[in-house]
Amino acid sequence: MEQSQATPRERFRAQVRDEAKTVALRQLAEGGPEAVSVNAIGKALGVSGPALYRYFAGRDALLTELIVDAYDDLGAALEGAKSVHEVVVAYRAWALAQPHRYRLLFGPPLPGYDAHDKRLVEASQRSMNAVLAVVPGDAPPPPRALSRDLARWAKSRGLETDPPRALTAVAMWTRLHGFVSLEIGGNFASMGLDADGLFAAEFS
Amino acid sequence: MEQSQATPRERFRAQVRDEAKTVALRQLAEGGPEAVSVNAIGKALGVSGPALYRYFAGRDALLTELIVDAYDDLGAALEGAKSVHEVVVAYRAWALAQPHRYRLLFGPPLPGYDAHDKRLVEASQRSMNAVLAVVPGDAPPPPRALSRDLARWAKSRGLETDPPRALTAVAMWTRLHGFVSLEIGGNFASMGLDADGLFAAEFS
DNA sequence: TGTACATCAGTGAACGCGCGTTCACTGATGTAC
DNA sequence: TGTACATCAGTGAACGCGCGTTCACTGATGTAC
Repeated sequence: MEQSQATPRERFRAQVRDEAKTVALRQLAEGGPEAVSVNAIGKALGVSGPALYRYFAGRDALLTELIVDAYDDLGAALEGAKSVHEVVVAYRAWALAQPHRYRLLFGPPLPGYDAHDKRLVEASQRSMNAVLAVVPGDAPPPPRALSRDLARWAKSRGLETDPPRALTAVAMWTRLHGFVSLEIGGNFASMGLDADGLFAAEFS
Repeated sequence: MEQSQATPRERFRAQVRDEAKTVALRQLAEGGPEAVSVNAIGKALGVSGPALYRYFAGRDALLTELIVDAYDDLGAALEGAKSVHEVVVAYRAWALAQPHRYRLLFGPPLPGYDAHDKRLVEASQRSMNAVLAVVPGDAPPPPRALSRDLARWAKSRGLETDPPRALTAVAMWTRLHGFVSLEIGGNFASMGLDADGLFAAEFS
């Protein structure tokens, strides 16, 4: 913690930034990504809209921070898991607890938002690593071309894994994302199906 | 075809409606659901914005038509399939060919759009029936509570199926949706993975 | 400790843009006798 | 076939709203001597 070295002004700035992000998350939860509005945040903080330009370069920068935070948060939630079952449960729990943030990460691209920030790639690694850490490595080796791509992918991210394990992790993630995004969308509920029961049946 | 009975005026109306929907689909493809704009459609058709209120009750009605059309189209694309493999391939192909329409069906809710039209439920049945038609029925029976819900669901939709088969269909759909939505989102591409190879490995 | 100065948070007006929807109205097309 | 009328597509102005961002400026806070 170098917070003790922060000047009062710096601490004040950090606090206002945090408050702005909190309001932005509320807007996100209530109206989706399009509802995140600089002017509205200002109003919620009792401040004019343009005032926030002292704290964020613009709306895009704010959104980037929300995304990076969400990746970090998800990564942290998964890192404790010691088995496939634990990681799968933790992933679902995180997504259900904050569906709007989950959508920010894995939903459709935000209209008008340019997702070309390096920090996004870095932040997204953490959760994938958590999945890789628990996945079994006893799957049959994938076809040659796919193995090559998987090895290349792992290497470029500094991961120590082999193609079978990587493929298993990707497949796991695919299934998880399918289930979670349908559950978040209310698709199971509209079929009268109990999502807990379904989850248990599909991810035993 | 009762089109021969249509008056010139009726045919004209139908044509303008079609043109408006075509423009709306283009907006959807280029800017997402939020970009579908009554005024902009009018401009594209060389007509004032309010003129379209002769053809649609409002923006919501237009969106409802787009969704119902998309459900129908997906259903039609799946109905020809004679095996699990065929239905899986057809599903992915449809989604990849028109990702914007796929998102309209299974993506996050449209901000401000009220999805309480009965036609939506009806239209969504068709594609699920196509999956049910090809799925094997040799899975072990699901737990009691889940079986009850699945049976209830099938019955409420007038489907003739048993719980194991229904669960297999839902699980299949879950995996498919997971894969397809990640592929559409560019998540595999950003990992340097070939989606065709992955698909073959996961849905052999 | 007091004073001169620099830093910086915040303001309010403005720009240019877009949206869905309503309303009174014009003018063309179709219908009935 | 001609005329009177009803139907209906489309217009343009208006309402009220929101957005991101820029700009010149005020006034308070912190800093250096």
